[in-house]
Amino acid sequence: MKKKSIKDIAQELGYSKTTVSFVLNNKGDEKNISKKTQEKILAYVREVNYQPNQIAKSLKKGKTNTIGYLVPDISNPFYAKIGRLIEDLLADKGYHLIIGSTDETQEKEDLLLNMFVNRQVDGLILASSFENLGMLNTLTSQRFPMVFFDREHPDFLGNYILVENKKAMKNAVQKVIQQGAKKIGLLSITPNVYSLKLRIDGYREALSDSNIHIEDRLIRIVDNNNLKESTKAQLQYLMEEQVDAVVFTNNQITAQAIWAMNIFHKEKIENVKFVSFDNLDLFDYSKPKVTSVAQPIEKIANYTVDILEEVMNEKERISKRIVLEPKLIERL
Amino acid sequence: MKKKSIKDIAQELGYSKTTVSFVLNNKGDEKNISKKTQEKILAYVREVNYQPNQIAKSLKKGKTNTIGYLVPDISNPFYAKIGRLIEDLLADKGYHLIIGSTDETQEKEDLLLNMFVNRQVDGLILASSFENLGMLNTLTSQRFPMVFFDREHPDFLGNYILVENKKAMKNAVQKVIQQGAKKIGLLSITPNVYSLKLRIDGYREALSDSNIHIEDRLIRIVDNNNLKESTKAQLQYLMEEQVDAVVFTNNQITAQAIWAMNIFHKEKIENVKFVSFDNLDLFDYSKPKVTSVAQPIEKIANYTVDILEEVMNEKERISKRIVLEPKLIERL
DNA sequence: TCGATTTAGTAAAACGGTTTAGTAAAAATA
DNA sequence: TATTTTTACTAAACCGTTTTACTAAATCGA
Repeated sequence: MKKKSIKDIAQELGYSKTTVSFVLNNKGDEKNISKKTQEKILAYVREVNYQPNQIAKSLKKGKTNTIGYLVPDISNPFYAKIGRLIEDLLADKGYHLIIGSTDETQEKEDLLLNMFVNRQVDGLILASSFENLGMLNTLTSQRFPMVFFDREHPDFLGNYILVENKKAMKNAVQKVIQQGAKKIGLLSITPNVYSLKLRIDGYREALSDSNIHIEDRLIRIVDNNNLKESTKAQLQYLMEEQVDAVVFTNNQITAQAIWAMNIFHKEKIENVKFVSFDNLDLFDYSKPKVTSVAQPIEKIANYTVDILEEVMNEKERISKRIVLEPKLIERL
Repeated sequence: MKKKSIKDIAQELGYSKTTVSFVLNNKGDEKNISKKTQEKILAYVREVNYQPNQIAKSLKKGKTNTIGYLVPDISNPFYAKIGRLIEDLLADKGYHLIIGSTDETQEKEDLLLNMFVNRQVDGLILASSFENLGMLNTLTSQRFPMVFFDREHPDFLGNYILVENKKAMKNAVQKVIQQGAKKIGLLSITPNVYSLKLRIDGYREALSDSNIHIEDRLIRIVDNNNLKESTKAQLQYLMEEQVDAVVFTNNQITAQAIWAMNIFHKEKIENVKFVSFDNLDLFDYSKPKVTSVAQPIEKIANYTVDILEEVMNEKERISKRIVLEPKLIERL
């Protein structure tokens, strides 16, 4: 039994497609369809459980009620949680989420971006790697509704929901310095991402403000494609260097490092302090102690959706930049 | 500047829509379009960066290349990880994922199911709560391509990718019994979900096989809407009951309970053993020790996608049931 | 009672592609 | 040279909606 279309309904009831469509869209009164007819159509529609084809609707209306959610990795708890919040907020407004993970590569990002646009998503929410601005500039010039979060690029003007990366990181690192840390290492994934670079800058500023010499060899980059092994190896290096604190630019590395510390460097676990960007519940009790910068994910989700809605409704171009205050959670 | 359509391209080049469409779909040779024309069209298309409207394509072809991914909560690491794996596998085949979180409620599930179907997804991957089979039965009778994972229902015949819930849980619980645990509590979210019930059954069987009296008051249900507080409260109860082991039916509760133990019951932490369904990295080092049943998520993702593809291609109805062996990770 | 208005609907175009069923001209064959 | 085949292309229908522009009949107002 094939799915019924408006045409079928109309034929079976002896009305025109137009009439049926009007009734289904609650325009019956406005369009002078008699009460009797309206009821007849609605009853029948209910009886046969007619379901409108959204694709056809989208084609005609030029609106899909779909939003693209493009992040480095949807299974990263940070992006997963924000994704979930956004999903719920958008669902209330009748939108749904189509997802894409970029693995921080421009290739995948461009591929997905193209895919989203071809699928006529009504808007995009992105944590872009900003490796190459080409595609994003094109979309901007077409006034494609986009809101960026978590990541930024100094040469790209768009709608941003961010936190004060540099300042927050600096603050956090200063705390462990105040506690006596002198030799402080840092682990980060690709520093080509500007927001991560800012976090590293925050670390640098904290050290130099306290007259601690910055040793570049203590700034280690882990391989994003092999996070577990690579974090283990780089942490090993820092442990051999006898650092008394390690700073991490995101929560995934921190979680991996906590794991590695507990498995391979148990003896040093009380003598090392961690500093993490992004919080995780487990930091509340895990060793080493982790001082973390907690991003306000509910607020991020709320603002992102709000601004996206604004952008989709406005005809003029707007570029808002909202910088939220992250919360410093000291565990010393 | 509005987006160009095939019609525009055709007009600007002096060909018909048909010709342009043939060339764009690599049917130029087959359809006897001259090399010269093909090159001209392709060059122009590249020049103006023409992007086909997938919605129009989908409408005509009756295929959207979109798969719905319906789970209790996309931000649950288990579903997020499997989602990511599935995303990648499907991307290779030209499909993309649209997501929905049900919060284990039938209302949301039905709403999302309807939404997915109206949006003409080509198939569905679901961890259903199976509270009510109505909608699922309807879809089955329409031969809508669906693959179920993680959750099952005894009265529903469909394609399943599962693990041996009862047996695996029984096994795991037996390990802690062998280690001397005598009073064993259990924490679960809604036991209306059959797969969770099976896990609880496994716990029951392990106890009765070892002649341990099953005390129903030691089986506590936590409120899914308030996981953190509820887990804390129920754990508190079990601690007051002086249990020497606690069994959890999924990883989210286990993680919350570890948190609560570390914050509120530190003194008992060495004297209690945990048993968790689903593994987490942090179980490798966290206290209390956690013996866990690790689901083979790569295999689950692979099979799910494989079977879904089969179902989408076959015309006859197939109902496969694949039961995978989970890995028991003993940490005693 | 006659023209104007309202009521209750409909036909057809449009959205942007794909596909079927063609056609006219050129080339090949007899 | 006449017929057939091949080449190169196109008109129009179609997918399932929405929407514009229309009409015929009924009702209203003076």
